[in-house]
Amino acid sequence: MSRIAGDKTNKAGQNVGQGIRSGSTHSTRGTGAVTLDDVAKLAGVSPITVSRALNYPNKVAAKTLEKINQAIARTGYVPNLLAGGLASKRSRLIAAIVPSIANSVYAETIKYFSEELRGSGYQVLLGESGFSEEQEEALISAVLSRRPDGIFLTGVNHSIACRRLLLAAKIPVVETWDISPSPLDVAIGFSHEQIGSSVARFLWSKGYRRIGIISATDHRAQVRQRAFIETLRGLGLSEVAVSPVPMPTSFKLGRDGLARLLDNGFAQGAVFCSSDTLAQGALAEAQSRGLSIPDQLAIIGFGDQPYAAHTFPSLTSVHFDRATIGRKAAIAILARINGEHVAENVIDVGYEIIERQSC
Amino acid sequence: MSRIAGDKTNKAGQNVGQGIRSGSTHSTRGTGAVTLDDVAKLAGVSPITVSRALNYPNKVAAKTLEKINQAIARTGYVPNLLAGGLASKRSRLIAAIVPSIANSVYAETIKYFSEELRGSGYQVLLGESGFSEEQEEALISAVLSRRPDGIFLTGVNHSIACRRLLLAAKIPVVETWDISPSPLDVAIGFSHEQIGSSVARFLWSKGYRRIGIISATDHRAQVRQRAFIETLRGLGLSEVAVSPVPMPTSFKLGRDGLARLLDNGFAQGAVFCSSDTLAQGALAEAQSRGLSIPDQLAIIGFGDQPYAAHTFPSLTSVHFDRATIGRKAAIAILARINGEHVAENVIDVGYEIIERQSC
DNA sequence: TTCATAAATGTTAGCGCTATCATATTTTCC
DNA sequence: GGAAAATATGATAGCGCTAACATTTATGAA
Repeated sequence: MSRIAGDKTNKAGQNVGQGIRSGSTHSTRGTGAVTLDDVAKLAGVSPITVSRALNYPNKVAAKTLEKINQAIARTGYVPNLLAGGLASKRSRLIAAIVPSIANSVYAETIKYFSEELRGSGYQVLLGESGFSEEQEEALISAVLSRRPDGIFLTGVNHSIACRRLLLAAKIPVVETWDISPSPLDVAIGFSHEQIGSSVARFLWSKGYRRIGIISATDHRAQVRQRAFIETLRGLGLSEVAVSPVPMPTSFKLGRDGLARLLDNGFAQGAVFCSSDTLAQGALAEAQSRGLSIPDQLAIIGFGDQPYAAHTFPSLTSVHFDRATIGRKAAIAILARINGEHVAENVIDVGYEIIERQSC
Repeated sequence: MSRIAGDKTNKAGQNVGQGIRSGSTHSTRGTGAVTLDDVAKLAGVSPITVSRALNYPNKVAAKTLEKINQAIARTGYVPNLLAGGLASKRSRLIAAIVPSIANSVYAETIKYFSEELRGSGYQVLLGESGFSEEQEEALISAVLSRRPDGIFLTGVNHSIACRRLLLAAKIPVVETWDISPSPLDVAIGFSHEQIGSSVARFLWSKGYRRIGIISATDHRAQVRQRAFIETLRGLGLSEVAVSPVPMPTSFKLGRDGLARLLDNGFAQGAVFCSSDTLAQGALAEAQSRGLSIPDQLAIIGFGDQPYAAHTFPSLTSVHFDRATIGRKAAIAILARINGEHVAENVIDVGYEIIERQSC
């Protein structure tokens, strides 16, 4: 049964009107939509006062504000941010580019990022780069034509042309999910090298001596893998079984990745998966083969997705705070937009290995 | 090791230049960025010709086009779509509103939707309504101020104020994920009532006589639940064990939902979960209790996520084509924008019960 | 060659808003 | 009460682009 809501008032508490338009249309080119001028006429003030009422309400006398709000309600006026943005050079748009929107870890970050920005009147224009520098470049180019007031990027590796475009745009840039000694502007993330190394030492300290890795081919996963293998080598383990999988990772790739490892003789060891999705797939593969976890096979994931704590057996994983990355990215961009000095331009949000049943 | 890409050319094959600007800045208000006028001067043509070169290249002589492209490359010109949109009344922006971007089923649909639109030069402005009609209304209002050329909505239930806003905006609207006898404009989806009913008959025909449902409180899941229960009643099963869970669904809620059912004495039956995420959680809970699936407990999900085929045991689920919904929604919007007549304004993409091991 | 037609380019005038500066009105304080 | 300061409002011009119409140039048929 469809719930039909009653006549509503919008967030400003104004009645949603019927689009009354005072006078006749002005010219041949207009759309016939209600404009700020129409509101001004109806309220008996000048257009600029209506503009101020909308953008800086505390600069307008209470009485005037009320008249204007009534006129807005009666006309059903919807501001035109294309015109506003053109005139003010502030689009109130922030671009965000992630490798994949269907991947919930990125989507989650963007969710918090958007939420934080919404309060300040900004909207987020989302783009998907598909883990490719070329696509990222095309996307940034396309997105810059909307004149965003800031831009959120994933990772710290961008083509030279990208960096040039961003520099020329003269807008705040936040790079996320990684840190770099020399960010374009601000970087918020964690060290993938440290994580690879930490996981290696963690497995070693738990007594595992047969160790494998199922890892995606994307840049950041590769950095973790390299540090992981290097650290194990340093600890005396020369051979690490590697099972590479393409992007984007999936449950199936996790199953296949582990199957390959096991079929090549890997046994009685621990496996580091470059995402929780892969780890979950590996878990399923192990179960389908009747392997007992963690006794016959230990698994550690990456990302600590909400479900990691609730799989059976529960999944040991590397946790990092996506909400914090999203929020801090928003705060940093807002600060930069408002011309505030941002003290730290590299924010390491850290990470943590969450030990559960699978390892 | 960071891979630093070499000097690139952008998609139009132009060298990305250094932002050369001919002459001095024009006025006190400009940003100093390269404008179409700068390009025109450098190319020795009028601004409108540059505009045409960008928007209707086949209306411009090949030689002129080349001169202009060179000028664009040398100046590093990035068009301003705020100005272009204002002048032409075409923002080349399509708004999309989904209940949750972190939910991969919606994200996937949007991915295909965006891909289809990108080819025609449109970008997607994504908003998250959080399963609330009020939020949807605020979001639509905010989004309309960007003057999108079309809008993608999830579901067919919208507040009266929403409908009024959309009507006043006079833009194509596509409602998705559901069908309705009276869509605002075009609806692309499937019948949730039919699905609830089909799943009920499916379980009945498989011989299950103890039947439960773990279902979210969102509108569409409720429609499925109602039809599910009604149909079973029609078949002679008066009692269906119901375990409601809040939105958004999660792995943990699936576990908890099943735990509640089992703790209340439900046994030796089949459970319909309103999402695959819930089903996966239920699977974990059953396994943690040592229940054999499907012998002691059968589970059927909804959504047929990519992993459903690969869990252990694999998950029976209701499949529907998210790619088709996304693509057809894009195609319908494009057709409407181009003023083409859209023959069917209600497109039922159907669904299918995919039988696997869990049921 | 000459006129009709098509193709290419240009001129003009906004799109709907806001920055900037100017002016009017109110408040403050001695 | 009156000058100075603060507050509120308005007039003007223009943000960077494109629609609409006008004009010029190329192409072809008679």
